[in-house]
Amino acid sequence: MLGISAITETESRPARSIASGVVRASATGLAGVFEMLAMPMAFERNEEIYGEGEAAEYLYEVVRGAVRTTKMLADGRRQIGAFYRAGSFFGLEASDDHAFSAEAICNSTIRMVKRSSIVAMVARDTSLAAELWAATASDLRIAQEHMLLLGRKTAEERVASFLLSLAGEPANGQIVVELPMSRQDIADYLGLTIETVSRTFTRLEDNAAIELPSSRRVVMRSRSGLQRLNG
Amino acid sequence: MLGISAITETESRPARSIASGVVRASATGLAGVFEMLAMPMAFERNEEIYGEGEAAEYLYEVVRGAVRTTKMLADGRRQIGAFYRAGSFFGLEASDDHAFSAEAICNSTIRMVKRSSIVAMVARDTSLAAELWAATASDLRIAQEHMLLLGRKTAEERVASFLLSLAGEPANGQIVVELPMSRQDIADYLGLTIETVSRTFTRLEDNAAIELPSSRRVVMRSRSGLQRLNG
DNA sequence: CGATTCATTGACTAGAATCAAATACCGTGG
DNA sequence: CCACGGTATTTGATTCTAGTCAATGAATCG
Repeated sequence: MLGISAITETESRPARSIASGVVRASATGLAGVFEMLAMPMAFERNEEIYGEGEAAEYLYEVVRGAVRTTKMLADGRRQIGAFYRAGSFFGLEASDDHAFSAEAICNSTIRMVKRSSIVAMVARDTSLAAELWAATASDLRIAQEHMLLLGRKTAEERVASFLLSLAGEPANGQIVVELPMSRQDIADYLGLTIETVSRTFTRLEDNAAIELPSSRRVVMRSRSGLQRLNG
Repeated sequence: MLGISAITETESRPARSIASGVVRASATGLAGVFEMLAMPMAFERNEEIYGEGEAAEYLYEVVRGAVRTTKMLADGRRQIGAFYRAGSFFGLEASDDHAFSAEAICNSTIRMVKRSSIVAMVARDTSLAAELWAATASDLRIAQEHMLLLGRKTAEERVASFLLSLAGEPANGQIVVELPMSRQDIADYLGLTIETVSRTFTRLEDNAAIELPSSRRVVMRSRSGLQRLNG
């Protein structure tokens, strides 16, 4: 379940270990650092990666699978802050402990690098520092966009936004999206209940905007139709 | 209305100008950089500081007054992302353009520093890079906390959270909070309408949690009472 | 002062939540 | 392969919180 990764085939230049003090990473940036230094770990579905309030000792990268960050109120109400898919970094916190907890949505492989290692490398590598800042600022931008959704959009607009964000930016052909997360996760991400999410999916299907061959698979028939609902 | 500030009394070491290429700032960090390089500018109530989609050319610091960042939907629905008070930095975006617009809530003085200047200094000063990252990560944390509020809290909990966040962390004596922003601003920050904000203030007054000597002044009678509502 | 903007209050509505039940799905073991 | 139990999802009926529409009251600024 746990192993130290070797240098992958995408990193051609030999890199010395942390112990020797200097590691070249600028060639591949933050992703390169993770490739070199990460301990890839397997997490099972719904397994906690870190908890709210725990010391923020590592930075993380999703290699395979999907991750959610969550925050809970005392009575169990839950908000999902973001979903992270393969290639994304998360846990980028500058403060000493985590504001959210993070859990694997499905069986996933996560690379973890000690914050102290990253901080040490960032001190030597300006472009790496810029990349770390950019990654954090990108998370901030996504959070700000999500605040608009949570504060001002209707249920239908929220679900349409969500589907469009999963679809990426391809041409307007029929796009098939595989949902790794449950209806409860979607609801807690969009600030709705599972019933409202489910009803909204059904309504979008009735409007011919989407098709639902199964509950975890969405065919987007009318991208423009969804964009009209997006707000 | 516009002038280049001299080095202030808090920065004892003489610093050379940007033109000469090197500026020492680590003694006072990011705030020191702003003191040295900033053009302080006056903005009137409701004046735009930058617009959504504009190039993110500067970083900003509130010297006096208060600032809101906003995002609008096509039909005019508005979400306020954050309020910034004296001493706060904003506009910390790593991407090329602003995701939100920023406006002065009341007549305010804002220091602006070119992003390129900051980026140049950050490349030489590791601790400054760390501080810039920390400031961005702090904004991210606040945004994440706010997503929980917008997605999962009731109107009463939202208003209670808002008041507690303004009050800071003092002892539980009677705290008087001066609101620089309108009811509309509060509503757009909390994802509510002005009517609901107003009614909630009244209800809190009836519960003896607060007093409202005027619409812009809140006396917090029972901090614990508000905390119980906070969620 | 008078005009205008901002805030509060009231009556009613609508959209999403809640409560409840039925149906579909999935892995397991007979 | 199919029956079973458990979970996830969908659908239905009803409730309730916050929104909308409307009017009044208070504060602010020439």
